[in-house]
Amino acid sequence: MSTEPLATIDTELDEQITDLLRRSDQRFTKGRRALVEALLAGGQPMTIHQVLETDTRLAQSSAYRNLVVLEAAGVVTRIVTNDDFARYELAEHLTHHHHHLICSSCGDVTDFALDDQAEAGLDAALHKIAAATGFTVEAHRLDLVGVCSDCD
Amino acid sequence: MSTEPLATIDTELDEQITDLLRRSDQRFTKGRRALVEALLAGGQPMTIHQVLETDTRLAQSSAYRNLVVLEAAGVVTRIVTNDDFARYELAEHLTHHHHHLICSSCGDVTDFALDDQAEAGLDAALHKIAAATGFTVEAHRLDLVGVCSDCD
DNA sequence: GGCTAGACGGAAACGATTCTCATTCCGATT
DNA sequence: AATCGGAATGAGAATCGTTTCCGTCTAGCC
Repeated sequence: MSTEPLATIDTELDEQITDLLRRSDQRFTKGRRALVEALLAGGQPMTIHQVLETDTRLAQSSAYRNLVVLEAAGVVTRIVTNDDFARYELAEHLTHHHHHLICSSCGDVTDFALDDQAEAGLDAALHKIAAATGFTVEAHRLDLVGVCSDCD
Repeated sequence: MSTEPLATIDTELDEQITDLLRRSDQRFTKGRRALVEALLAGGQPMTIHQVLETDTRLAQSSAYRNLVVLEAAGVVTRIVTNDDFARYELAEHLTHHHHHLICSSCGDVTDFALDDQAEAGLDAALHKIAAATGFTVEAHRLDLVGVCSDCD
């Protein structure tokens, strides 16, 4: 497998991922590396189909399985929208905290970030809620649903 | 069908729904009324299975079909989480703007609202983003993912 | 009463995801 | 470098929530 990587995983990222996987007793194999490279090259949340198209050497069953492994290890995040396909992207702590623009017409997902002030305000409000409800917060998800400029 | 409604749809709500449906050339039939009653009685987002259990007179195929109709008409909203079941609840404009606490352990979804100030701040920030990206915003979705007090 | 378009319900079809299992790969050990 | 053990892989089959089909029934209308 693997001849021409679509995107290069630099040493630091490589070590982070290897480490994350090791914590779940998993190895950073070639197939998993190819998945991460595809996601890195994609630059935005991708469906399994998109990933498989990007790198035809990947077997569908392995892609599904390994994305589950990578998600469990905290390397990638699974995003569910309203269309029928799950999407994956690199986890936030390997990139940066962000949110999603979801196109209700074509299903495409792109990333965006709030400015620091808005994010801080949001965070404070959410902590209040969490405290009031006895809910242990792991993450917050903020999506904008609308129509992207392509579909408009 | 329909003998003992689980929850009563007051006149105002009834008219609103009838009107929404009429705009998509659909009628507010007994089966659809039963669905809305079940959702109303549930008081929180429900899976199809929960809806069907609530009212055993409902046929599965009709429930799925009618929920699609009701969603297209803007009467209900479909919520997709990370577990395997889609959930439905009454649309925001028939209730009030709110967000979701999603339990990553049991999949349960409950509603919460931000205080007005936080919501306004969020809204302002999102409008900025939308303007900058050429994205036409239809709605925003804010979910808190974590562990509910039952699962803790 | 009949007529017609739409709604209904049971069952079959669909499709994204998961499972199975035989095979291959990887790393450690002699 | 040969071997062994356990994990990873890939092709296809199985799963299961959801959707669609299709014959039947209803509601509304003349």
